[in-house]
Amino acid sequence: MKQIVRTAPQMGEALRRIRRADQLTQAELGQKMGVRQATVSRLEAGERGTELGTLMDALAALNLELVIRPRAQGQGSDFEDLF
Amino acid sequence: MKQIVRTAPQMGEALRRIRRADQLTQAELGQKMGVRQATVSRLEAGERGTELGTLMDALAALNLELVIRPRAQGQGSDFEDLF
DNA sequence: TGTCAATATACGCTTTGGCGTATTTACGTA
DNA sequence: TACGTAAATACGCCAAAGCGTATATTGACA
Repeated sequence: MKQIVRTAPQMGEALRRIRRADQLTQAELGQKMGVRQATVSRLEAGERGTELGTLMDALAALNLELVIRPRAQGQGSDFEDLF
Repeated sequence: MKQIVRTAPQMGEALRRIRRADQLTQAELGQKMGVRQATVSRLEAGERGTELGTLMDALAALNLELVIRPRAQGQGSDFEDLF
């Protein structure tokens, strides 16, 4: 399922869903990324201050990529997924 | 044009292209985001350490959103755009 | 090639992330 | 509802981001 993201908390939530779907704990993902479990926790919590590099590490560890595109109409829910 | 991103530098490059397409200077974008021109410069340079919040601010300022998806085959070029 | 706007760097300062190490607080489930 | 695992927090420490202010560079164009 494609995840649409506009805020840090949304990003965290999306990563959490995917991590769980991959049957990984925060500690295991952290190991793959080279960060601590606590750092993964912060990232998933959507703490604004987290480093961009940490996000990219998570994407790599989960074998994900991002697509940047103009915002679609609506509030950024999963509504657009219908298309 | 859809931008596919897997690394911080790619993210920076993509934002730069879009900012320019929007006819904005780093200073103007920074104003919208609430950060300095120097910070925008760092973000576009793809410095890993940049804060995630800064990225999200940039996306909001440029009216963009992200889509998270599984990595497609290939090296992450724009190849997949053909589909 | 000279000039002005745009972008990249610099310096001192404050704030905060991530680290190691640990502990507390959920949660899923027997 | 007690247990064991996963997740959220804590503390001291170090490195670095972003801030204000300013200055080098770079680049486009007359």
